[in-house]
Amino acid sequence: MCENSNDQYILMISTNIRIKDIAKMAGVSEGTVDRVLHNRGNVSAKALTKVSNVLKKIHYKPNLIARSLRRSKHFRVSVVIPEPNLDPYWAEVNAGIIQAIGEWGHYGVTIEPFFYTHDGKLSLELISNQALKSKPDGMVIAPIFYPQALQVFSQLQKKGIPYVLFNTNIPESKPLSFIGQDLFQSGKLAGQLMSIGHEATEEIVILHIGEDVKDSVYLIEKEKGFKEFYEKNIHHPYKITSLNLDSGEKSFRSKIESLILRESITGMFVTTSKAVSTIARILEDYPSTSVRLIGYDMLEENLKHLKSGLINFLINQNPKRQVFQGISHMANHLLFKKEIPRTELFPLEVITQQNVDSYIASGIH
Amino acid sequence: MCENSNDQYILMISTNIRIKDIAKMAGVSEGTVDRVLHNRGNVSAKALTKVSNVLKKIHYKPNLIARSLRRSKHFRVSVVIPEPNLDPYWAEVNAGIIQAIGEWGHYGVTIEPFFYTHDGKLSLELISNQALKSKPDGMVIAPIFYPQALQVFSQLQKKGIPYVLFNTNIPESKPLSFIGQDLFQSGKLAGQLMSIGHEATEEIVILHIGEDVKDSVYLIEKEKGFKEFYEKNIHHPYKITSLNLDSGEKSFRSKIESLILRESITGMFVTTSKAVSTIARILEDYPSTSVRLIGYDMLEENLKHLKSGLINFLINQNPKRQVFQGISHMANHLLFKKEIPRTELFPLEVITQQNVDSYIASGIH
DNA sequence: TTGAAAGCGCTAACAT
DNA sequence: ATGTTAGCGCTTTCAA
Repeated sequence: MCENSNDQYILMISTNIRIKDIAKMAGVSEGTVDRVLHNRGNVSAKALTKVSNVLKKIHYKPNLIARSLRRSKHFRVSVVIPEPNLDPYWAEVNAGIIQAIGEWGHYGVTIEPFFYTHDGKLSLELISNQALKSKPDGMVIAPIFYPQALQVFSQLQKKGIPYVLFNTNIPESKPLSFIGQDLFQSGKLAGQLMSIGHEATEEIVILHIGEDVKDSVYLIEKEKGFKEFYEKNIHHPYKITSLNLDSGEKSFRSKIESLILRESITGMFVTTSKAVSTIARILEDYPSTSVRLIGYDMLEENLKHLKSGLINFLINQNPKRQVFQGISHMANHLLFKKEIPRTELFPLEVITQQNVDSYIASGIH
Repeated sequence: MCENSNDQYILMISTNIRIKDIAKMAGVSEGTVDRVLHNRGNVSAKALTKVSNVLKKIHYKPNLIARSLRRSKHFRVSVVIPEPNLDPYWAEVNAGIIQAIGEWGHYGVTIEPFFYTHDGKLSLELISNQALKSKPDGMVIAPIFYPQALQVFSQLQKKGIPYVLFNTNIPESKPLSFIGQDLFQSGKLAGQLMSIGHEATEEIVILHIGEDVKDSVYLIEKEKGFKEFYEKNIHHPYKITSLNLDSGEKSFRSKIESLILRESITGMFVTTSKAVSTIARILEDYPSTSVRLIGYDMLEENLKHLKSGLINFLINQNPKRQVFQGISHMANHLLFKKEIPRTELFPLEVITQQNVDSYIASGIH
């Protein structure tokens, strides 16, 4: 029989000590205690020891609500992401920003989004500079173009503006925090999902579809992970090829069709989120073939094809929650001076026909 | 080409209107505005219209920080769950409580856990009464025993103490909020996972393993969902049987072994979280058989068997996050008078060998 | 170096 | 019915 453990928490009843109490106990003023707590100097050695001794005895937990009311500054956070009108993935991210505006508005945090494209007057660098002009208290950035991003970080560091990255990590920039996923592991997961229940020969194509070859640096991680899974775990014959395509080019559709018509293809893994629907649309015209199709993210069109069964699995990168979390971290940092994690890797969520609605219903929580 | 949409948010820059401002605009005192905002009566028709007119024009967002600082009551929340020492599932829940203590302690919310067992002096009813004696400001409860729970709710209603349910819903009790999962859909998901890649005849056993037959009411939902998936989607031959077992009984192991030895069994779906490891341990001794094994929750032993490949899928019920969310809802209700959702259904998370670590790393967020 | 005190925005008790 | 005010706990300015 196991004993009941109702007793062990009795000690946890909070003591609720205020600065005023500490001051009284140490025989100094509130101001002095505050100066000690924040190492702000101008404290005599004698006062310091008196206060320190009290602090050693009790466990002081500052009241974060009072602290932030006092600060009651109107914080402004700029969020810099690729133009949402050009890609539903970034439209999702933008939806996350809107949610954050609603949530953090209550706490006096204003969030201003800025959108960039690859080139010219709306480049990451120029848009970021525009964002900087309004002198925000913090920035949350999805830095998908490496060299331009470096310029931005050096600006931010010079001005002492804290920043949080999401989606794409650039560790050497030493951000306050990074929120994203382990892409290599994400590829391994795709590999596992592709192989479930397969025992005969498999022929698989990995498709990187998009305009910017630059992104491939990150997409390649997914490919590597996928291949590693097969190497280490699959003992029946298989063949994996990978292709870089631009859905804009004329020969795109015919290239895909010729793949399908070879009919030996058993699976396709599409590493970019909106492209998996492009493939699904083509597969739709070949109902007799059975290709296991795996892609990324709960974009509207992807959901349609997932529900109809054309797409078998989506791995959710949670674009909405990534920004939301990034903004929340920044807000907690500014508002409450809370400690925030240096990196936060999101779980690799598997979305199927049967759990997709549960994900839609639960939204961000 | 798509136009850039950087402009559309300029209006969103917060206006930050205080009660004082509204009072000035309406030509009344702050007290009157507050009375109107909270429908506290004692307001003349004339004053009411003046204030209402102003409120219609502007969008007043109360400063939640100031509000809660003012209240600055020391709230106490009791959490009532089954004894964690008896089942690793409830140990997980308990871990969620500990996290919540850390998180909400900063805001002056004290959380006191209470543990019950099925019978006698530690029953749900008696333990809840004990919790009530300390006159908490709110309660968060996992009411797994129906009739006893009803007693508790009537007590709570009589005393006007708000309560949030999680894990098991009892809608007729009209809780402030319920946090849990759609168990029927959870069963359907298990069905899908079981069937992936299978095209030959399947023979599947659904196992409900535990001491309390009472729980079965809910486990049956999972079974129904599972069967419904097969009925609607599977067109090759299959056979599904279901069994109620108690792992304590002597013949337990031999019953399972005889199932395995029949060798026609292709899959097992275990509806209770800790039992899937019991099955995995038995399967371990029959390495030549290949049974697809699906269970629930990221309990330590389950993770071991998932990683080794004995368990193929776990559906995560997220016990930790369920309590955490329940407590957070209660705290937000007490502290900030925030609106909280009547029911919150968690996503049905699919955990596999390849994404399990990403879930472990991400914890609660 | 230290203490005293104002005030963040909201609420409720109290006075009118 | 309405206005005034104290004060939640913390931070920071100002005066000593």
